[in-house]
Amino acid sequence: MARKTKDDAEKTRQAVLEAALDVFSERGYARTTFDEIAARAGFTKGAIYWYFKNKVDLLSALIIEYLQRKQAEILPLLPEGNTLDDLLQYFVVWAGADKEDIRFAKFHRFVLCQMEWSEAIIAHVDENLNIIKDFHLEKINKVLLESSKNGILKSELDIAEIQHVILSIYMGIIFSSLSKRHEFDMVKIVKTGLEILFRGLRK
Amino acid sequence: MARKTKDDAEKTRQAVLEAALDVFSERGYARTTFDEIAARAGFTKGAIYWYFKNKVDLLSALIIEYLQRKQAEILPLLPEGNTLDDLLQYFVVWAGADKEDIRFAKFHRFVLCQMEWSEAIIAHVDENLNIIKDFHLEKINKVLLESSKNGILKSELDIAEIQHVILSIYMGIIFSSLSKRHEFDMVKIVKTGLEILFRGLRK
DNA sequence: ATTTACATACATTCTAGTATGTATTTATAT
DNA sequence: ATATAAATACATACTAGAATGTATGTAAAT
Repeated sequence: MARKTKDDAEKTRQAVLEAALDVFSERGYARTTFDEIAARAGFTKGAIYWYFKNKVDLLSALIIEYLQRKQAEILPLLPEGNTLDDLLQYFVVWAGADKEDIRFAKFHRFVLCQMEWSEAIIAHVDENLNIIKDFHLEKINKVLLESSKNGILKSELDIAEIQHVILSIYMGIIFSSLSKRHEFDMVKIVKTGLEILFRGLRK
Repeated sequence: MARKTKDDAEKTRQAVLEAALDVFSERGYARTTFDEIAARAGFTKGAIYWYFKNKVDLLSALIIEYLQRKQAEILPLLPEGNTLDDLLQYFVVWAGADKEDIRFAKFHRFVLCQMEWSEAIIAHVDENLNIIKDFHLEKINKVLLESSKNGILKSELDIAEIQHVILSIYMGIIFSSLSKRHEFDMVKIVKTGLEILFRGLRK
């Protein structure tokens, strides 16, 4: 009907984002309409266009919101050291985010399995999407370099290759689990998988 | 214009499927129109509706076509034994399919990254989609059981868990590579990754 | 003569985006 | 303190375009 206070307005924006995630993950991004999102949030289309320029802008905001929020939340839980054990713990914490935070898992699943990454969308969202992936790669590299320096790793290993292997095994487990075709405990499997892999890395 | 012979008709069907894959992977499934596919194939929309009931039916046919064709093509190349080395070779061969067959890689990338797996689509396509995944899982299980029987594996391992780890590492590498964010040689990485993992599995 | 393999034209639905209306806050001036 | 102006936070109504699916037409093959 009418205008609200600034606090209420921010609540509206959040309500739209949450409703968007719900409808997106039920219908997929492309088939979702603004009318549906608005109805779910308890508003009309006009409210969405007040906060977001268009559909891609809404999607972009959703991605930034969830990724940055989760990263800030998880940061203090991550181990600071750079041993292989620290790296294991690092990914166990991240996997825990998907296991314990249902909303984040929903978001993650949506981004991985229920979106069409067309060139157009990538162009709009790309810069914000690699936030966490680059973050992972940096950690992996630090750990591999330090471990290599300390003579812990088998000598014939190519660090550039191992880097892809480690990130891929983590991403693969998350992807497999979220795609829901074969459900299992991702934290457990991440732990088991990396333990075995790291055993093979050590001298 | 007019009718063709049966051979020509089958060529038309194939041309539509190939054009569909091209446009799907450029625009994404949802944004692709029948007019675009038809134009790309050198026909009009009427031709597509002659062979396929609707969009989902076309998608379904595309998936079945590519999965079954590739499976039949790869089957004779797969190792028959059930040792860990055989399993390594098994996934190297499969990874090679994506590396060497550009069309199949395009298809695989489309299915993994450029489709919205909404409930509606899953319902239509699901039965045909797990063909290869179940095939992988069967092979993994055979190998793990035989290796376990022969006392090759470390005793504390849970085979049900390892199964997910192995499939996930393979899928993760393929997914990471096809998503094109960090390009690398998937065959090499699959080989390296599984070698290290299997080293950690053995006594 | 009939079916096949399409082309063409059309109708209908759906939806993004826009334009406008309006009640309430907030800012400003008195 | 009050009146007024302006900006805010939406709702409502509408438009324009696109895309699916259908209905019909038609030339060649069988």
